[in-house]
Amino acid sequence: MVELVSIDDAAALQQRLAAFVRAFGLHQPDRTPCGEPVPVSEAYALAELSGVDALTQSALKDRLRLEKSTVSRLVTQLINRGWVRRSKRDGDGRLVWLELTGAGRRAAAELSAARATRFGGLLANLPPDQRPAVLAALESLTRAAETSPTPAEPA
Amino acid sequence: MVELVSIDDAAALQQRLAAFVRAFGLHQPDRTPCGEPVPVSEAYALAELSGVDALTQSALKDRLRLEKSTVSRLVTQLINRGWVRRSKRDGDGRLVWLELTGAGRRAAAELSAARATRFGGLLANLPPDQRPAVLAALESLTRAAETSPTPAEPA
DNA sequence: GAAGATTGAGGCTTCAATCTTC
DNA sequence: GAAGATTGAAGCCTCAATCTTC
Repeated sequence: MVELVSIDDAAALQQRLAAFVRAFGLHQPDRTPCGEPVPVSEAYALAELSGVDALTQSALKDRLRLEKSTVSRLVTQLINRGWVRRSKRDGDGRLVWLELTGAGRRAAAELSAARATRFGGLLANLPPDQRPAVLAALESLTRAAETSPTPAEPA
Repeated sequence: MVELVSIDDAAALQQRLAAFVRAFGLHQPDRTPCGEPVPVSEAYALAELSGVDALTQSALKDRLRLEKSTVSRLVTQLINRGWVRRSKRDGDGRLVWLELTGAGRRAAAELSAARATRFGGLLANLPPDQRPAVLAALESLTRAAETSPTPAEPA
């Protein structure tokens, strides 16, 4: 019986992934890797909201892959910053609808610019001929991660 | 004036990176993506300690890229689990030396196996011809991240 | 009863202040 | 005074329990 994937390859993947996460500062969620004084998830939420007209809080939770309780508090923060509006609409009365305010749209644009700078700097340090491969690799990894979910509950 | 890297590429990198982080569950540090009931950093610390004879707490902090206060509490946890021993040695009396216990070595081996399974599953879902590219891409990204550090302190 | 949302408790991380040792 | 380590306060995230609406 031959292994499809060698142990060494798996270890190498794990090692490189851990190294990148730490090197890029992804293990500290309360600061954007871009240096902006905004938590990662808040910036991500703004990006999601700026792409659409409005979103249900539940829909935002799915996009961010966070717990509904986390999203609830996250949205409260965004409202306190004046970036998001919460509202009810006709129809299902359980749903909470979210919209960017004018200030929210401006903040989203600024964060987007900061992101572009940060990630542009990252890309600039990459050999140009490797850039498409890096993008493709990340996409493949995401698809692979979605296909093979967390292993299982312990018996 | 021509941009070396297009805004779109930067945005694409950002988007793919965020997608992968969320899809793989890297935004929740208190559970290993492998499903083991061990925080990510504890597993990482065990892996680092199993590779050497002994390590200073400060050296471990550098390898994990965590704050010294975090490492202090992290090590206390590992000691409570019976996996690590803290000790003083002749010479610099400020240094705290860390060593794996027998149980710690066994735990490290088990976690390593679980990691191999998890990441092997990830790799198995990747087109075989893409696997070397993915590994190389992660390595390039890490080097790039280390070369272009966080943008700056705000004025 | 189920789904959406909120509130409370606990864990991981950072920053700041303090203590010890060089 | 500086470097290593610990302790205290605050933020982000999950899990569990609760409330509202379907």
